[in-house]
Amino acid sequence: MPPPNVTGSLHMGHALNMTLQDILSRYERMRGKDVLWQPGTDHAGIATQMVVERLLAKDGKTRHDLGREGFLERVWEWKKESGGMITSQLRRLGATPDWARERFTMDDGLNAAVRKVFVRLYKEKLIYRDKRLVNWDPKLHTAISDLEVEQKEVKGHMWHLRYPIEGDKERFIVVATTRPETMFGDAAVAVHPDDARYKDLVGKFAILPIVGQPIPIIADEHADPEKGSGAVKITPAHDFNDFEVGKRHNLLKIDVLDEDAKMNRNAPEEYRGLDRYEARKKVLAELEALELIDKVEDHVLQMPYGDRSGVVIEPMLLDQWYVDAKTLAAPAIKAVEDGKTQFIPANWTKTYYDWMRNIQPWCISRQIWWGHQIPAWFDDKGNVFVAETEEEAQNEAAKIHGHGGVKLTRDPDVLDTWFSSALWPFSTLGWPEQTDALKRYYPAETLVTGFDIIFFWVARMMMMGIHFMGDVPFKKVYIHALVRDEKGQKMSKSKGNVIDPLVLTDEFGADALRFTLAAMAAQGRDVKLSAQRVEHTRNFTTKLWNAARFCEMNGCTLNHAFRPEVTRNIVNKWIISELAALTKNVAEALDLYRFNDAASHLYHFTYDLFCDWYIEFTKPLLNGSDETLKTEVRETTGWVLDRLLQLLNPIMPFVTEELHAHLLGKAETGTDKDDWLMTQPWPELGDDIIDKAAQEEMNWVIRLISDIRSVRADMNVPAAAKIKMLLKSASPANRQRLETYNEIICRLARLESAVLAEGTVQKGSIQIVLDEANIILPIADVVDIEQERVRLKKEIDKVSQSIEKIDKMLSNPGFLAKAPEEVVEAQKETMRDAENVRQKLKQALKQIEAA
RNA sequence: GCGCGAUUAGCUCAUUGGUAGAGCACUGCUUUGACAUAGCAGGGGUAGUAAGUUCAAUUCUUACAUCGCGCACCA
Repeated sequence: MPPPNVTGSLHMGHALNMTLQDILSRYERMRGKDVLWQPGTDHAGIATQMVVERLLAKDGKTRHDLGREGFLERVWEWKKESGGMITSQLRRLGATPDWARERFTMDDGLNAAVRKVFVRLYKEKLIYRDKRLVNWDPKLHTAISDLEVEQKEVKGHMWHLRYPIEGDKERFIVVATTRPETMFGDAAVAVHPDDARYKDLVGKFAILPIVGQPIPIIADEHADPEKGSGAVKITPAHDFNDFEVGKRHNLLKIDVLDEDAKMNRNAPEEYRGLDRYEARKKVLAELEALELIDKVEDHVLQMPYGDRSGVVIEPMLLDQWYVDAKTLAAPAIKAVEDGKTQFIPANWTKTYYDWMRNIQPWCISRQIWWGHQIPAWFDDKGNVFVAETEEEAQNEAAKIHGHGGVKLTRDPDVLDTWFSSALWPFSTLGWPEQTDALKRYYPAETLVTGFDIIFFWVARMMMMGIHFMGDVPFKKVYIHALVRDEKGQKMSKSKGNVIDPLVLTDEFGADALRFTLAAMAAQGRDVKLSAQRVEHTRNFTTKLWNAARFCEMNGCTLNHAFRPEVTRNIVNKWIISELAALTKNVAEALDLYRFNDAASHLYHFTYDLFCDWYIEFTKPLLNGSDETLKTEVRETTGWVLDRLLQLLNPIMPFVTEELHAHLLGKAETGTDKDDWLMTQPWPELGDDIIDKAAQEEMNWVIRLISDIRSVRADMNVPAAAKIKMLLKSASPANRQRLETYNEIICRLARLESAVLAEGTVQKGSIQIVLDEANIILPIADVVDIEQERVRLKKEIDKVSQSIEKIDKMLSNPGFLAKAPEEVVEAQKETMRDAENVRQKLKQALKQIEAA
């Protein structure tokens, strides 16, 4: 289970994610597998800290009022009260993870795993401390990783500023910038080495306006002659590109902003303490007064925003801890290349590769309090000692200092939450202890998650899992889509189009929501959900409920001794065959993570085969006098319904469990686990139970009834009118069938009688062609003959069209020569049948016209 | 700019190198004793455009168009 945020409440994305996992878990348990579905939550460092700080703010307090210790106590208190919300919501959905094994990323064991991993990676030089530009969140006062920064398009301006040239009062170099307030941190002006406009200026100095500081004009490929003015100011301490330029030219890195993104002491005195945007206004006003603004253009630019704070992120030059992600990524890439871990659908593999191959050092330190505090201690000389405990750090320090009792200060920062989440596949199983669980359940079979956290989580679990366990954390990663609203819009609070899964559950039942989500979870497509869809699925559960009630009323209970293979009646053999096919289809679909296919097979069987045909077929049998047959029908019905409930159970656990109890003759689900559907083994129905002859026989009956119904409707025969039907030139098998199923046919086609007939067709009869036979409905008195003429002509047209098509194909020598024989043969047969049908239809038309 | 996906019935989406399917919606009929949250029947598609491969293309290839998403760049 991708551990949801401890601060979170269940949204539709969780509902989809958890439903799919629960379906798989329940299905695999039924198949006798030893299933571990690991539940838990992560501690969501920044989010949780924000939640608790907001609570404190209500009392007019800040975390600093409480101190670190006090604040953490307060967070734990909050966790105890409110941290279980999402897991209790999951229970309402019917999720069945191993609740007894529930973990939290701040648990003691997981804490130990984090310390161990940190120390080991540090010793392996895969974690290091570095002063680089980081994404600084000026609101939350912490560094964040690249992934936590969202680029948003913003309308801004491009200011063209004139920097005077030293020693030449007449000349200026125009630099274009979107951030004039960072000019106090400028270390150079760069132009492209080949840019003729500026060639003579390279090596000279520009005078930084307002402060009068000379800065070098340098040649660097970074400057694009096409962009802006072709000359660009270089601010190494506040821009990622400029930082690289600065490194190449050994420029000063002057930072001008403090942790609140206010101007610091490197800015001129009158600017100090001004917010970055106020400073911008002041700089521009001053430059305007100095006539140093060449021009201002409107400009659309991408601005970095913190995904939690929503404020503009500031690149800042700071000491932070980093993971050497590039080194760890190499084997994680290879594992996927080698197929040890497989993405489903496979196209996500490319996304994974792209990111992993271009991976940047991962900044893991966060300047907050809630989280795993970094196990690193500093002495007052700036030495750092990384160890799992302070005692060990002391020992390390003693070695350097030559004596014990060195005064050490622990790094106050905590680790990125995803650092601990990355260990989830093994830390939850007890690592670093070599537990039985670890041996039994690592690596996991399947991870089910959304594509939006491939980078955040999947990639990092792969890196850590391979590094510490020597094997991938999971063999398959099933990536599901996003849940959107019915118009395809992403659900968001600000748009107000959020559908709450729990509201839907209350209204239509968890089963309906689960089935809907499964039915819509087609691979590679987003789920467009509406309450209406869930309502329709609720209708489906009602249908199932009513069908089961009918069965119950007719004494169709579940007999455990029932043996499907010894049924004698063809109707029963037929539904058993169809059930066997369904079982196979559902299993195949779930094996391939094709939840929508599984759902649609179940839907089709329930409505069309079981309710509309089988139950209707057996009504006359149950009302008949053949007691042996009645018993067989009752037992078959009870058994088929129960198997159907079982196949539905992983998707719709609640209603199926209850109906199963009814089949056992109980009013409700009892406490005896052996009675529970969810503990029954997945039905094993081999191909040998599929009776092709029975299927063919019942299909003929179905087609016969459907054809008659269709013509009745076409010809406006009143629904209540019982008519006669004659079957002409039928094969011996079909003559027999007409007799065997006479009652069923009469009942379902609303016939007065259905008998065999030969010889001349009565004048004014309606004729239907069914394979080799003619169905004759002598109803001249009820229908308009002209209407029948039109109907027959339409039928003939239809057949002729397809004959023409096939004829074209068959007269193509290339087709006959190159197409596989069976395809040619199949076409020829279709042709023969179609011509046969057309012949009979033409004859029928002739008879009508003669009449 | 790079990459991914989509484009099929009014809507939401399946599908297959061999005459295109479902659900919903729609239309007509039916309150028959499990169910009107239902049943029966029906209409509705040149599968985004263009070219190519093939005996055969909705399916494979290429280009284009439109829409969506991700990544990168942006002085």
